Amino acid sequence: MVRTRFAPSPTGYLHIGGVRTALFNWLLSRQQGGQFILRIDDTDQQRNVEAALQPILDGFRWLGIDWDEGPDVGGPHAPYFQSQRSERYRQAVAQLLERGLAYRDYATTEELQAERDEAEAAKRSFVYSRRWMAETDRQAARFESEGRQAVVRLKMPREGVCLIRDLVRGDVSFDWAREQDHVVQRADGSCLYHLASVVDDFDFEITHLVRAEEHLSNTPRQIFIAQSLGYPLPAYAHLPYVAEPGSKTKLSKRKIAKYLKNPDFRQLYDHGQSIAERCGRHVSAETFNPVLVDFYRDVGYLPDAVLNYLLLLGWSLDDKTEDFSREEMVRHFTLERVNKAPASFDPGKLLAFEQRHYQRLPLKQKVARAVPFLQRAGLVAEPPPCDLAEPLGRVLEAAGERLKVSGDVLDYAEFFQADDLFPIDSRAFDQRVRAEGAAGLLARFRDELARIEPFDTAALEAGLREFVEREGIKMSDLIHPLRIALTGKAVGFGLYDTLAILGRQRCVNRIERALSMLA
RNA sequence: GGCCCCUUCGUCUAGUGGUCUAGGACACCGGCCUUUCACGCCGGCAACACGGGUUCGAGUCCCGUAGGGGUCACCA
Repeated sequence: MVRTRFAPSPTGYLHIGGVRTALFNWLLSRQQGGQFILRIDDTDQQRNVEAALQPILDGFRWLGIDWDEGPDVGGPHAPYFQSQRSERYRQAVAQLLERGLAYRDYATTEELQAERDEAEAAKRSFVYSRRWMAETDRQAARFESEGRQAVVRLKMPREGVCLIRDLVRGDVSFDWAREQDHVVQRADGSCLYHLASVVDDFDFEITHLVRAEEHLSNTPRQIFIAQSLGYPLPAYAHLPYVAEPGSKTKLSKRKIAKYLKNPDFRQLYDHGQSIAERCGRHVSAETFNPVLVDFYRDVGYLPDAVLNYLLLLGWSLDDKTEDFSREEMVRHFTLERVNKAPASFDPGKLLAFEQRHYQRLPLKQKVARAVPFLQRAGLVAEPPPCDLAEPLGRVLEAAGERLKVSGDVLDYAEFFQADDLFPIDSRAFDQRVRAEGAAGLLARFRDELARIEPFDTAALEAGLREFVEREGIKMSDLIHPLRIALTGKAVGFGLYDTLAILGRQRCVNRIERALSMLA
């Protein structure tokens, strides 16, 4: 049975790189018919774990990455919070001590630093002298009588090599001699992450450790702990980073200001921000950040599109397959095809995936997903009126390929606003509606509208063409001012659709409003 | 700096010694379509980091160099 895990630290947000790591773990477990466990790494005892964890769980739920054991769902190995497992870690440390594979160390920070400095001055790598190591109670008592306090350190091997058979990177070896006697327990009895992590992975029966590359160099000490405790080793797979756009440096949520200088990233951000702002949110790059998954949820991205994009960041099936449904991802995923080199985050490509996935959505779902955005923007009441679905569906259908994310429906807000209230682009108005002869055309076309029957796209097109011919004008002479009168904008979807969706009376109202603005 | 990892178009990637004058996708550029904006279609630009080997033959194997990245806590 394959059991994988993702172990977030409750920081209050879900990083896009973390999502990819979780995704790969999740895919591996799902495809092997195994289990995926969520464990919370809160050994530093943050005060408000609850609140800091919620956004992370929400993020996973939104993405549809479900866990078989962990917070909220429980499981046979509960608790899944490290802060609640300290007793277990202490036992493990005691065991290590008993076996002579760890020792109590009474050195002060200053003394240790002095040794480090000395090593550096002599240009050799630092190896602790173990001068304040206590292996017997007598030694310990002596140090304690000096008022010293003990931490517990690993008694790491000082010769030989540690071989890691990594499923992604192949064999990687480290000299044991370069490893430090890492601390596993503080003077106050609390235990450190690496110890806790190894104990938990054993207790939770984790078989495959799929994690970010940053943990590769931590692996020897974890192997030492596991072996010292007599645990079987899990299989390791170290994933390359998700890097910054156009660079190979690890993507970081804090460097958002820098990323905003990248035009593609900027565009992704601005697009999202304009949607969020129309939803009445005051956003800043601090809280509304494309490095974090909330961003995509709030803007109306499809979770499957985000996952599909992330899947291909460091993994591929072959030389052409790009689109994967959730089921296909599960079916085809293999660690063997994970890339070794870091992949940089490409905002443009993410949007392209989103667009493809969105376009495949049945109209009904597009409608359902658009409603909350209209509500947040104050364009539609809550609960939505029952006669909303039909016109909304027509708008979305007419907008067609112009929509990429659900929040884009707000680009067509004017359809949901009152005829005398929707905003009008003054520049476009001046250019087109104030143009020579435009007013007369609009007035005559308004009258023409009364004669068109039925008031649908086909009849409107025929009627408009006939009108244009009768007037002896070019199509564009009418279409441009008309579009601005009807929508307030110079760009939009097909004009016949626009007329049909608004309906006769609203078209007349809008044209009259435009004409009155000329006075 | 030590240790470890990585290196094919701007970006994501295919490529496991000959079928590679290196394929696909996104982006970009041009054209077509067209009532605007998109979409769509057609076309184009563009990469094996460098140097040595091994081999009849190297993007593919080996060594070195350079560059990039990660990590070196009583953080997780």
